[in-house]
Amino acid sequence: MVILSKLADYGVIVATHLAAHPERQMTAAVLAQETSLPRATVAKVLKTLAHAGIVAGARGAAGGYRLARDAGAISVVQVVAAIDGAMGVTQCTVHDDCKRSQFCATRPHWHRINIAVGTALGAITLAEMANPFGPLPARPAAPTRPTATP
Amino acid sequence: MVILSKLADYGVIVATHLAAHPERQMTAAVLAQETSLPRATVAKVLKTLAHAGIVAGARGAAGGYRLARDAGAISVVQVVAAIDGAMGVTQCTVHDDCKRSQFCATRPHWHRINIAVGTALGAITLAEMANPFGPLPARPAAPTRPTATP
DNA sequence: AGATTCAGTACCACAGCGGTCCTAATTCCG
DNA sequence: CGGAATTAGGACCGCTGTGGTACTGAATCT
Repeated sequence: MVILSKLADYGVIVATHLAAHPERQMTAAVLAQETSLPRATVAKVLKTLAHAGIVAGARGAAGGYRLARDAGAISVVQVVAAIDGAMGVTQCTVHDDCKRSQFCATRPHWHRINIAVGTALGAITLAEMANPFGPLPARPAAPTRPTATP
Repeated sequence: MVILSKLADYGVIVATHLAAHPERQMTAAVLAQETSLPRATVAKVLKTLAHAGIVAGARGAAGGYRLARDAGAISVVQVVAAIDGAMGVTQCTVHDDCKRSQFCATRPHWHRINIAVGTALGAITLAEMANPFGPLPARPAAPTRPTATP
């Protein structure tokens, strides 16, 4: 069971890359290359994120994408929800069309778990995602530059 | 985005129902009726759970299913994992076949979230699921018996 | 022996994901 | 002013896997 869809995963990667370079306005092609992800799909994800107000797109010759808000003001769960839709552990926590909901003993417990998961995803922002320091112990400057291989 | 699949949801409901009546050995048909879930699908889920050692099935005329272990010794995450497979937030946390894993900045953060979700699901046992008291405030005996409508 | 029930497998319809491509709008630069 | 570059917004499509059903065989009790 994988919680995030591939598209949502891509979305977080791309958004994080944008957060890491706040002042660059990057085109979809450049963004795809620097993250070594399929180009067309990155474009699709960016359109979805733009629709949700996470990123802002500028058209024209020198156009590109940038974060619509400050990286510290965008939580991961917002990016994920923009692509995969509202999050919930079970079907009934998202759209309640279950006849069992009246007498379902498991429901209140799912609610608790739901909050726990939502909190875990909502607590971390793109700014924290962008730099790997903080959650990790001391890590000296990595000597191996990865030289993106698409 | 719904985290649990329908099958896994059914599995937890059925396992919880078994936990609520520890000494009854219930057939798949009875179990399906009392949970008001589709009969054939319940049978399928029970077989999967039996394969994983969560429930034990007894064949023959007076056969049926019961929990293989004590309800307090089975966590929800085990039931879910038996049906949906090992849990992980992203693809790379489950089966690591991503070329980006070497230089992926988001990876360590996913690991943290992964643990948080796993803890939330692993902390609660079937015994806790079976009785709705504990997480809820005082609730007097519910007067409305639901008279299962399949 | 016969009825009952689990075990295993095979099968199918359908939704939705992942991915591609094409055609407008929009903006910069020569 | 015209052309190049780039996003916006669709339509489109293959495919995997989920959800659900049905059938056959094995085990167990009466």
